[in-house]
Amino acid sequence: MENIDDEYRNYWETNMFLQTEELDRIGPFFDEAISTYYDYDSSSPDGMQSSSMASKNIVTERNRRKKLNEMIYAVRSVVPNITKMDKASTIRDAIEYIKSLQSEEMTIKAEISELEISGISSSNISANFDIDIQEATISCSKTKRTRMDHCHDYAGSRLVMPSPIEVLEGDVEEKDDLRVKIEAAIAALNYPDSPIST
Amino acid sequence: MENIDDEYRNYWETNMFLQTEELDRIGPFFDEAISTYYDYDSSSPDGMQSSSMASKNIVTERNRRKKLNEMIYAVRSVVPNITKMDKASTIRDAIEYIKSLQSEEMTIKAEISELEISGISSSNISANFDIDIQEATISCSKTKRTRMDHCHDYAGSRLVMPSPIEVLEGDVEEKDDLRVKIEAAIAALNYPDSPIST
DNA sequence: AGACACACGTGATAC
DNA sequence: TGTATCACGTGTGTC
Repeated sequence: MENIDDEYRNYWETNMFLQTEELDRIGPFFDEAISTYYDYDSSSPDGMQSSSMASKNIVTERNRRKKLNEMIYAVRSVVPNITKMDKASTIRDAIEYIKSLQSEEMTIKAEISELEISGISSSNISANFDIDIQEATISCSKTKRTRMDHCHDYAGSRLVMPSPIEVLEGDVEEKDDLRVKIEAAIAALNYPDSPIST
Repeated sequence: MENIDDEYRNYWETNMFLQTEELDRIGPFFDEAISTYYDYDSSSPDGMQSSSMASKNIVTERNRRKKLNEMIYAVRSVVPNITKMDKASTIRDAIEYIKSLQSEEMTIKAEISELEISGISSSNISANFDIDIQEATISCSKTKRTRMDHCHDYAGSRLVMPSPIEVLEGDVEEKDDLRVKIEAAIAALNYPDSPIST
C-alpha cells in the first residue's frame, strides 16, 4: 500500500521539479493493470515467457527508474548550488561541489600535517600522533576484510577510472578563507610575539 | 570524426566497468546509418515528420544518454568509495560522500569559531584577533602557496575515507579524530605547561 | 534460470 | 517554430 503512495510522491516531485512533465501516464495503476492483464495463466512455456515475464520486466524496470530518480532528487537536496533542474546538470553540479569540498579539505589537511610538524618541536603530544595514525591504518585494513571488496583504501577508484572524458575541468573556486583562518590562528597561538613566520 | 572515437571510448569504458554489457550494438555506426536511412528527403510534411524528425530525435536522445553516462563516470572518478558499479548505487555513494564531507567541514568550522572565542577570552592578542586574521589573509596566502603540494604524502590517502565500516546507512560519524587532533594540538600549543585535557 | 542492469527507440511535452 | 528533456516498454546480456 505504501508502494503506491511512494510512487505517487515520485510523480509529484517530478512534476514539481520539471513543470508537469509526463503526467499523462497515471503510473501506479498500471502496475496492477499489467499484472492482471498479462497474467492470464497460460500454462504453455511460450505464453509464460511473453506475458508474465514481460510484465515482471516492466515493473522491475519501472522500479529501477524510480530508484535512480530518487537518487537524483537526493542529490538535489544535498548539493547547494543546483544551476539547472536537469539530470545531467544536477550530477555535474554535484561533481563540481564534491571537487570544491575535496580541495578545501585537502588544504585543511595539509594545515593539520604542518601543525603536527610544528608540534613536534614544541610539545609532547607529537609522539602519539603517529601512533594514532598507525592504529587508524591497521583498524581500517582489518575491517575491510569483513565485507566484500569495498574498493576503498588509497586511490581505489582512481586507479580503476583514470580520467573519464576530461569533463568538468573547471575552476575550484578558491575557498581559502577557512585555511587562512586556521593558519593565522595557529600561527598566532604558536608565536604570540612574532606575527607571521614562514 | 572525433565524435565516433569518443563514443567508442564511452562504450569501451562501459564494458570495462560492467563486464562487457550491451556490446552487441556497435553504436556509432548507427548514427550515420539512421541519418542516411531515414533521411530520404520526402518533401511532404507528413513524411518529414515521420522520418527525418524521428532520426533527429533518435540522435538527440542518444546524445543525451551519452552525456548522462559521462556524468556517471565522472562521479565514479571523483567519489572514492564506490561500492557497486551501478548507476543508482554510484549516485548513492556520491551522496553519502557529500554528506560526510559536509559534516566534517561543519565540525572543523565549529572548531575554528570555538578557537576564536577561546583566543578572545584567554590570550593578550584577543583584542586585535580579528584584525590579525584579516591581515594574515593578505600576507600569508602568498607564502603558503609553495607548501601546498607536499600535502599528499600520507594525509591524503586514508583520512579522506568517510568511514571504513558500513558507509551505507547514514552514520557519518568517526570524523571526530581530526577534530580531536586539532583540538589537542591547539590545547597543547595554548597551554604548553599544563597537561592535555579532553 | 530467473533476477538485474542496461541501451535503445518512441511518443509526449515544455520552452 | 524547433529543440530540449523525460518516461516508458522492450530486447538483450550477465550473473
